[in-house]
Amino acid sequence: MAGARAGIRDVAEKAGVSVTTVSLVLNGRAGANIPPETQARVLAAAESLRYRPNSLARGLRRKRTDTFGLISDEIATTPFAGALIQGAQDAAWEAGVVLLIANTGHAAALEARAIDVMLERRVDAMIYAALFHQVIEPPPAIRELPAVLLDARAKDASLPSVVPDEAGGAEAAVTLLIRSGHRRIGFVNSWGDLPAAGERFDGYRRALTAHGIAVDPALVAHVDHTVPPAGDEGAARLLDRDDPPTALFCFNDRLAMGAYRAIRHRSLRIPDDISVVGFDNQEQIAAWLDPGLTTVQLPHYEMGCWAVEHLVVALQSSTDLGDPPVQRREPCPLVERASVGGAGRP
Amino acid sequence: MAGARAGIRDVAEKAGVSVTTVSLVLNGRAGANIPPETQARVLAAAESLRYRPNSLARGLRRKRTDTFGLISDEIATTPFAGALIQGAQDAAWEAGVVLLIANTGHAAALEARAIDVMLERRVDAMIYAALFHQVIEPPPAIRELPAVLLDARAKDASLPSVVPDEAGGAEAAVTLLIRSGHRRIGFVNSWGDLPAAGERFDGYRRALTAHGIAVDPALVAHVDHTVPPAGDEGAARLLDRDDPPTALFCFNDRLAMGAYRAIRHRSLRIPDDISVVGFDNQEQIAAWLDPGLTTVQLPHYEMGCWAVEHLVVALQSSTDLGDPPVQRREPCPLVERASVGGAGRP
DNA sequence: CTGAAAGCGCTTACAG
DNA sequence: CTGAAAGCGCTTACAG
Repeated sequence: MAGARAGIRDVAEKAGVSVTTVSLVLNGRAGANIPPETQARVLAAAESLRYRPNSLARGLRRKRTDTFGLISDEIATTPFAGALIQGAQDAAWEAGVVLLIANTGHAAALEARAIDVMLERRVDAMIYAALFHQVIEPPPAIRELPAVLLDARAKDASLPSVVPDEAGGAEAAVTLLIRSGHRRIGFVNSWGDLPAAGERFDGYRRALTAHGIAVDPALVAHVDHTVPPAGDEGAARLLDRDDPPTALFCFNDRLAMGAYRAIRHRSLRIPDDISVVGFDNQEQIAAWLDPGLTTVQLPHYEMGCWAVEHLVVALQSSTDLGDPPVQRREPCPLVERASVGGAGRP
Repeated sequence: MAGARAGIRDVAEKAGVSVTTVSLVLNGRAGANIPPETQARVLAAAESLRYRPNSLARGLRRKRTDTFGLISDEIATTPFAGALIQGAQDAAWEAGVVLLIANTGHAAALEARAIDVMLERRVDAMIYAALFHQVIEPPPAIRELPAVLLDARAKDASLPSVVPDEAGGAEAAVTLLIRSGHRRIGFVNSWGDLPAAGERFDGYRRALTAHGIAVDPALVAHVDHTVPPAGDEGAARLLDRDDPPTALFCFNDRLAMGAYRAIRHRSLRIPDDISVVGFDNQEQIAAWLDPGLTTVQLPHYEMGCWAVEHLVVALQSSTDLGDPPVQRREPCPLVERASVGGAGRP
């Protein structure tokens, strides 16, 4: 199929120079040493032979592959993986590096094999990604190379990491509600022991406190966010109080989807009678709800970029990734659509 | 960080044998030629030195890398990319091959560069993936290697390809509706010139015809499936007829989400008054709608598997990928949830 | 049964 | 300004 590929020797021959010269000009290290005409001849020869340098040989010699390994949870099961990988990919591309991706579902045995494969392939660095913000114990083998944690962080902060600024995002969401005139703001939160749940609550509290509003525990409902009726039920609990909230902040967009139903079911209108804000900005849901859901963006794309960029600079500065390892919080911007209005009921 | 890695020579030295022997036993090609004790010694030495063969050197020598390139559209923008990649990944893993993934958004220039990079890295084969079923003209450079098209096919069928069996999926969906007693089945279809739209309509017609039901053009609404109110409007058009359908088959799950709203808005209940079936099985939507949406699965995972498996056998049989290139249709299974009931209104 | 040696296709001191 | 040569770390005929 391929036919015999042209090698650097063929190019040298055709251009009438040594392979050294070819290598130099093709790698842009010719400088002023090699006359322009010679360089032109080399380029022309390479072009006409459709020469493609063998990156294996090059990597072997250079002892670097311009390849990063990316170990992640099962990407099929979450809509966020795409953005995360795309961000990493785009940044990698920009830097001339290629990504080797393995999806292990974080099964220890698979993971160990995946890391082995990556080490055998001599990746220059590793990225270890979770698919939702987690505090983890990364597999030790990962430390054989420069590594960063993505949407995850080590308990002891011993590895650089990037996670969403959950609290900041939540604070922005609730502040928007307050600015729109709401004072009684319900929070349908996850009952799970997740960084996201705890930190989003922190943001909720921070926003209220900053505006002199007391946190009313009766206004926060905890639900199992992994199961469909969660949003409906959480919202119902809040809406059916004697003094219901005029706005609902939901742990995520899927919960908001349930809240929409609960609200409609009570013949209330969004945003006239009640406002709602979600979290995640899950495009397929938030943009397709009616009215469009105002929500907070999870910065998967940006975190993906950051991870590879951090590694790239660490490698070229051959610094040891910064000491102490940077623990980055990526901002979560507000995405305004149509589900927030002025405080409805007096 | 890494320290000097052990090489094959170190292992040979430690085991007191030649590198030839080490290579042979580590690659399982020792056979009966090398006494078990020697083999054990080699294995032990490799283990204790944490020897990891350098796959660059190996690939260079062997002239194969056990790596496939996967060129795809922007994976961030679709929820299906994850499954597709995961399928390819899992099959690749199973076969001992690694995937190099590039997301080009199918921009010609980017794509050409991506293919170049993959050829330089000496991938053994290429997969070219679209993110919805398309008929395309693949970039010529892809043909330098064994290649298959994924969720896409060439006009002239000159490359192996795998796409969903859209018609079969639609037929199964509509047949379910008919078996449930429905005779007037509306179809909210896309008005786009997509293989999916045309073929799903074929399946719709096939199912009706097979059961002696005439296709009533008044029962199919064409909408712009890329914009939010599409589902609501398409469903409304059908529901507001004098003789409305008792069931709605929707081009996709997002449209079904709109149809749910239109139905609720008319105070009809699903599935008691009207049944609805979607297409895609977009987990985040279908499972979270109330009631859960019965829909048709798009087999992205399976298509991903098929693509790499096809390549793997083609490579090892060193056959030329089958002549003519196989054009596979991957089945689209029905996923039953709770949105289909018996024909409601007489 | 095992080893010495060539060679995969590059890059990089080093020499001139 | 340019080239001959060594070497990256493997695998694989080939010889014994």
